Amino acid sequence: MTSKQEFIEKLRNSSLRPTKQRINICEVLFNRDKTFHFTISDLFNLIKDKTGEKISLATVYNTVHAFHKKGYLKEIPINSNQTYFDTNVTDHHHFFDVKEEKLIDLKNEDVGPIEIQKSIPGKKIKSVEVLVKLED
Amino acid sequence: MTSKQEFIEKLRNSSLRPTKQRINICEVLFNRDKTFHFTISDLFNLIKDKTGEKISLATVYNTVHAFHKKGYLKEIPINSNQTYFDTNVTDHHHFFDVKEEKLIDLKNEDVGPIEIQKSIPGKKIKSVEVLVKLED
DNA sequence: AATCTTCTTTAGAATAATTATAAACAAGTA
DNA sequence: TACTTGTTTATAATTATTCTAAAGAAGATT
Repeated sequence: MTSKQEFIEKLRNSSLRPTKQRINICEVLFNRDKTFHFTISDLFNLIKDKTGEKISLATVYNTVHAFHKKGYLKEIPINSNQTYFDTNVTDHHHFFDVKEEKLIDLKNEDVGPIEIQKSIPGKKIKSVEVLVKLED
Repeated sequence: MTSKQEFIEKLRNSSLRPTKQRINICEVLFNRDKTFHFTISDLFNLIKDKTGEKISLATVYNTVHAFHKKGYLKEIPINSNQTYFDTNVTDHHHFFDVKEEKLIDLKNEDVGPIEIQKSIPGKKIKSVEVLVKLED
């Protein structure tokens, strides 16, 4: 459980002004035990439910993008009509249950080491992500 | 080089009527040496250039979806504003050059074996795909 | 505290990818 | 040929996301 005060400091340290909206979003996103997968629209609705106050959709987009840029959120590479984000920014992989459109975490130790034996001149590897699609 | 006649048979065997548009799309997509990564909009423009005739955008969508459903095209899981497809439907992985928004094939032997040490009851693995993001 | 600058929020408009619609048309079949 | 069914088409509708510009809030300066 992170206190409001701690979020304020974290925001300041990232040169993001600690506005009421950003603090609320922090509380909804980061005061959790388990990792959280969400779309912007999930988050938008959740904020209304949890805090009783509505934050403009544009602000939700702005904030999620800001947090993503600062490395507090990770974008999950799946094809869906909406973009999924993850509060777990450590290196890890995903199951995607195609039928139920549901994401499930794979701990890094659930996946053996991945060796990439090819390289592209002038480019370096930024991330290696595995998506395991599941069917019935 | 596959002949028009062969495409017609393949379409019939998939219970897709061999229309002029579908045959043209087959020729643009599948008469290639190398694997081909594309978005709908890429394909739409390419058809105009290669065949001189314009196929309605809706038809391009319909056809790509039909081919995908039949297993002749693979959808590549990356987050982009557009959906990418691949004519190589075998198991393989991708580099994605984030800056240039370009996909590069990784042969299966370029990536070491991937062990998944977790399973979800009632579900089986449909595919395992690795996306390696590249930066400068 | 008052002022000033800069950043942020906001509603709504704009954009862009994709899907839906329904009429015209072409393919397969009897 | 006539009939049925599947396909194409232009266009409208939908949906996710980004842009815009004005109002508001935060931080710094006096």
